Amino acid sequence: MSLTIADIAVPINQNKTFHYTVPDELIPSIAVGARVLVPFGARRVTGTVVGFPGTAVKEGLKKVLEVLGDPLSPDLMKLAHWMSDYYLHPLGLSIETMVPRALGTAKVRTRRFLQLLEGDHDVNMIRGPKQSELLFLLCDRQAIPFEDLGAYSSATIKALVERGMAEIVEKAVEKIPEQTAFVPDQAPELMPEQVEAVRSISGTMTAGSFEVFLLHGVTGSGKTEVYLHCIAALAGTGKGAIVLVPEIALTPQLLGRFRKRFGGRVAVLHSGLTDRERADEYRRIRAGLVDVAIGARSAVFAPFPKLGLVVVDEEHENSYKQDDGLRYHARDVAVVRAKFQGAVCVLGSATPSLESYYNAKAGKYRYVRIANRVDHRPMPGVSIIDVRTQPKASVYAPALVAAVHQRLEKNEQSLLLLNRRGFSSVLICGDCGKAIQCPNCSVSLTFHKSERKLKCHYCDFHTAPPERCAVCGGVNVKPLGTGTQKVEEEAAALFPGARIARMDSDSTRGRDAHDRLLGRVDRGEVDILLGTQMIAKGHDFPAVTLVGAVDADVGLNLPDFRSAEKTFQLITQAAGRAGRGDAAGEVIIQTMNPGHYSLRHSMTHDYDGFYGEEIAYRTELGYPPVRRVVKIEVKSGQERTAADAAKVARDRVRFLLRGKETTLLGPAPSPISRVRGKYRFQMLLLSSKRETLRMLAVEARKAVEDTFKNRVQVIVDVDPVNLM
DNA sequence: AGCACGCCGACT
DNA sequence: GTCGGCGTGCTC
Repeated sequence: MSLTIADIAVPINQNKTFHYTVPDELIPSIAVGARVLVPFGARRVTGTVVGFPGTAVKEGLKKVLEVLGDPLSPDLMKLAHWMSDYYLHPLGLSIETMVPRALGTAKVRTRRFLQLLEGDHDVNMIRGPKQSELLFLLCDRQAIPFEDLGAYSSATIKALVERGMAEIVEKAVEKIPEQTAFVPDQAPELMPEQVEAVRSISGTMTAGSFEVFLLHGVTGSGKTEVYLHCIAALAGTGKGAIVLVPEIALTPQLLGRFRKRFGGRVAVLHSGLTDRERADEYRRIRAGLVDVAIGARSAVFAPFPKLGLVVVDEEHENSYKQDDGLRYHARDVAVVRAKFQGAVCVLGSATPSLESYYNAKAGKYRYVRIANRVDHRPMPGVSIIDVRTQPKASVYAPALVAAVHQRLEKNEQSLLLLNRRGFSSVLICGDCGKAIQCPNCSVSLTFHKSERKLKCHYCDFHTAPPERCAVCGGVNVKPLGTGTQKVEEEAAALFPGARIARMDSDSTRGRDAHDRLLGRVDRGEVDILLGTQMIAKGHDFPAVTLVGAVDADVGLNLPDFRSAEKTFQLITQAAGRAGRGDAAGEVIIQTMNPGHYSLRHSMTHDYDGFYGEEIAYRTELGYPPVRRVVKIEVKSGQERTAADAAKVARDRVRFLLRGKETTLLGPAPSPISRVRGKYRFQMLLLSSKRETLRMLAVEARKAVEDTFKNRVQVIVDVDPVNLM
């Protein structure tokens, strides 16, 4: 194959690649997957070589300027192509999301060699003793790096090259992995169910074949220990493991366990790393200096030369879905990556996503259940309080208040779960009743009392509380509803003397604040922990024996077909926080929908019961996982333009839809119709055929782009998670 | 995605 | 008369 013309993907929003000539001196270091610096229009960009086409599209190609370091392996190139194709995102931009930003700058390090050419070399052709000495040396060593040629003058070297006996080549320098000795932590004894899980997973790993396991283990069943054992089973194979976690900031305990077990051969890819550090970790992994990489979403691209295992912990978490640019779902990419590299993928959860459980039932994934908690601790008792029958004066029902008092007396901890933004404080006008809105986004602003500021949760708009209502000019602007701060004040009044801490994204900005707070809870310096759903995730609270969900309904009323699933997961996960220590746990759920199946089944810890009802509903409406979805969103600064563009997309889809087993929902203004000053319209396409959805999305996007050029943005979201 | 080119408004 | 607004098109 001729390497003189390279086909290169560049990071532009277009589905095409570009041809460049490769100068002779770069040929030794270029290959498919190489990162290269190329002139592009008036600027220079970093591109990636995708092939060597042999013949050029046109005359007068520009030249590749440099070959940079850190090429993508064939496996990762295959993954890039797959993602670009599946998520309908340009290849160059897809590659860009796979690779740390700071990587682009490093030049490939090369050494020059003098290499012996094939053929019979007539010693009589040689002039001086120096030349024949060098020729003998070359015959012996085949290739000699230039730094070892100090004893020979450039004239001597040149003479051999001119006689066709040797040539000068450049070769990339490969790092040599260094081994470090490390004494691992003693692994604890496993329960029979864990042993069985490890046995079937590592058995498949040893066979070296691709397989996906759904590890369905109740909270407290020791899934992490299963992961650790499986990773340990890779030792000596030279294969790496990737562990994906939903939010790295929430899992310091998990990281600690991995570090203790695998020492310095663990790479942790967290959001606090600088670009440079991230690039360094990337290179360590690529060089084979790392056995395990732990991180959020993007760690699924960790460049292990050989991959044995990909773990997706809490696989049901929505944070695995990237919500801009390349809108990939890290769980799904993990499965595909494992498939491409002949690895095993383990999806772990106490509350599997409908998608994964559906796949397990269909036989696509192997299902492994851990039904018992470590040491056979009982599941907490769960009770539901119908808040409609309770006194309205307080957000806490008397039974919940009594339960908290009991914990205070016994010196045990309580965890009160407040549901996110539905609970936020809003300022309303006492005269016209309108909430104060964000000027850029169609949502109410939230009032943060401690800072005396109104903030938007969708853009970074913030302002002082206005004196007057913008709608009617009324001066009677006042808070409505129950923010976490207000709930905290009420708790302080109800439980005088109790040590109350609040944890939400505002009060615990940054890793340090978060860790400090969790530390205080662990040391028993907190009696009542109040917080949004982030407290339900990841962290173990051994002394917590009561979990109260103050308003379990909020999630149920969202315009999202997954709202019941999300509620079930949240309540079940929160319940799992209770009673992990020696004391038995109790869960109290306050709701206005006590009969709702997502609450009923979380009360009895009955995943299958929930799944049965939920899948029936999804089947009836043709929602995922029964069919697939693509969301098409159009955005414009002018409302009319956005609406018109949505109609163009709709008409194109309708025209192509005929005879297809496909449903079009919308277009309609997005549930949050304006964000950052852009009006948004969206439509959903549902079909059991991915190819149909793909064709419709591509055509609709093209129709809008042809009509509106750059005045309208079209966003295609394959397998959308966030429908807001 | 950038960046240049090109055709219409408010200024030294 | 220019400086610069951003709509349009192109980049091997």
